[in-house]
Amino acid sequence: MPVSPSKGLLSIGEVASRTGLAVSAIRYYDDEGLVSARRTPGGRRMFIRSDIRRLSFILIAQQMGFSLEEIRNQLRQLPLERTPNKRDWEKISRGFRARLDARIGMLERLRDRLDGCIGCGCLSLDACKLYNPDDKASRTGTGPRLVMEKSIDP
Amino acid sequence: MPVSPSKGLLSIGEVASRTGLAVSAIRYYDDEGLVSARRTPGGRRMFIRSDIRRLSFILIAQQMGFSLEEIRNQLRQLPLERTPNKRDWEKISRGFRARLDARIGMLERLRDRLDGCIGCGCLSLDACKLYNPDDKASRTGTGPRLVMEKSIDP
DNA sequence: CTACTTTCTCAAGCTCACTTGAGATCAAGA
DNA sequence: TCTTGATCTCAAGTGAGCTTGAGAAAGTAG
Repeated sequence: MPVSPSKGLLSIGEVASRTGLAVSAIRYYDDEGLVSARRTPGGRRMFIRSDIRRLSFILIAQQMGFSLEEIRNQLRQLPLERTPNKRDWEKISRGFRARLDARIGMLERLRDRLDGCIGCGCLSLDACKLYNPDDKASRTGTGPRLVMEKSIDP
Repeated sequence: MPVSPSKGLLSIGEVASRTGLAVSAIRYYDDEGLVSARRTPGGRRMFIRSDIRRLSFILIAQQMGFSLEEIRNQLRQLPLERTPNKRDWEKISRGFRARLDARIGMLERLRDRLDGCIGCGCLSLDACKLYNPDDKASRTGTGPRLVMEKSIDP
């Protein structure tokens, strides 16, 4: 059983088992600049404790449908060198919260429209307006490039 | 300007312009069994009007983060040969609505937890419980295979 | 020091959801 | 009939987000 080296730094394996991420994924995030590991003289990645928080944030944001690119932008607000403090995380959480609200709102509007469809039994293009959703640029998976313009009744 | 051939069937180009989908995407969905076009004697795809509804459904479901696989399963409940009726669509809409509710609920719980985090300024693993989200198997984008098991404080 | 585990880099591979391109064929208007 | 545009098939390419494999070096336990 490996012991944490000096200064409370964590090896990639430890970070992996604490976050549930695969070692390869963490390396990938490091390469992509989502975290930035220090290195031992021998070249091994060493993480500070708050990197676990960072990685967990990535995981959560991903579940919410954000791309790594978007997450990277959010995380840019955090300091890389010093351990992020309360204020730092608060800032991110707030921006995050706004986007969360937007996503929830979109789904709720979708649901309301769907309810209308169940009522009328139609799900047709002209009556339901399900077909002019907001948030055209939302990326959820790869998806089709061009999404739902106005369309005429079928 | 091409005129719809006999019986009110639609060419792939017409379907494309009415749904906003690319022709290549529609062909792909046909290959994947998400719609099933008839063919002219010459081999061209011809769609019935309700295929537009089907394709629009695919679009919407995708925006909600469902994979084509999941959408295919939902659509299996619809008859392929006859035009789906009110009841058919109602059934799907209901199942759909349930999943929508689940997704909204998950995001709301996430938001509430995040609010707690803003309050305490922590976003830390032990205090926030953001790290044991429901819906572990949710697929939103490709994402990491293994998501958030229990983890110990950072 | 030896044995063994962990980590390293780099290149290649994989899945999903399509798009692009080549070359051929179909169908409609002049 | 000729031409033009829409469509066809099939193979290959794309981008996101990783995973896998090979071969080497770092670190640790005995």
